[in-house]
Amino acid sequence: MPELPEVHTTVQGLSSLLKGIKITDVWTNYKSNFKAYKNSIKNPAFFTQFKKDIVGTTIVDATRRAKNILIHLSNRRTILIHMKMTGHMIIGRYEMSSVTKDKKDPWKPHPSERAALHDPFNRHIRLVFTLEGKNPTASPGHVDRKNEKFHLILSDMRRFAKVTILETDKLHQSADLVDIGPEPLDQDFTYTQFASILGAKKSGKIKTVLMDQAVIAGIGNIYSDEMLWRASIHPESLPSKIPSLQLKKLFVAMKTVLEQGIDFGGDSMSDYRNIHGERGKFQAEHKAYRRTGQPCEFRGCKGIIKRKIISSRSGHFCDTHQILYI
DNA sequence: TGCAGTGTTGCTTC
DNA sequence: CGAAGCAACACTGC
Repeated sequence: MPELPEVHTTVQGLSSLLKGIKITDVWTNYKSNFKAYKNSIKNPAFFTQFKKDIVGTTIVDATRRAKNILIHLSNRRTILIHMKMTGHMIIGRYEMSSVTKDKKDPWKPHPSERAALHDPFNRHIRLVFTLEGKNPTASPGHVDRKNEKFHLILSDMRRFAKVTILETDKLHQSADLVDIGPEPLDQDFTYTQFASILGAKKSGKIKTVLMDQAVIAGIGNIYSDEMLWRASIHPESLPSKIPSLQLKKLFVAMKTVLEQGIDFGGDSMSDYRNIHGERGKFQAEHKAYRRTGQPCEFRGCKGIIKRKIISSRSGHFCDTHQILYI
């Protein structure tokens, strides 16, 4: 379920822990003929080239654009990872079991690794980068040899993730990133811009529009429900019909909810985990998402949270205090 | 037991 | 043209 706050948390971990670390190998068991994955490592020919491109390089930094993780390498190339529904990345020591070699997911955490890495949610390991350098996650008792091998893995139960490689200089012109809208947490992203983008939307419901990556980057199902609840706007409202006072509230709610998500280390209601394999805590702050049938907690409101499919996504809202503008 | 439901996105169909 | 629906995949919970 990684949305902006979850991807942000992961990227912050990668950036703070892996700068200057060398990539010495890469392994995957992804394989798919699905057209959308033609330019991804799920295509075996693409993976062969991918491996040549990255082995021997050093990680320069990691950044985020919308829900994409961007790992910049020393050879002016960038690995792009979109975790889609169930992907999450973890750093640690892993080993390939010889006994289970033929099984679907042969990699498992080293027995001495912390308990979080052994969580069943973290065991759908589809992609493994072997790294070399000082292991930044080594536990205090572990004797850290200077150039020990450790790993960056992608656990992805449903196998929806997309992994590709691009030239760093041309990154933002690439098909994967070129059509993405402004970053909601950018200081430069003002209410005036927000209002003009949404005001220009002639059709589409506000919840759907907020989740459209070409409109605003990084918002998904959970955070769209939460920001609309806080702004008292019904998710089926038409953006162009929302009065400016309420739209301003939405703009503020968008920033505060996303920042709150980051402050709580992301949302682990489902299987998101941070770079150490640990849960985030934002799920305890939900006011709408997956609270169907529970009393609305908006001050003074006596409503009950409803669930309704909106543009084939599950929307959660209170139809008492969230006003429908159409 | 079986099937509805799940965070995302892009392609197909209408 | 835009919008809706489904498919990619695997698992949980009712």
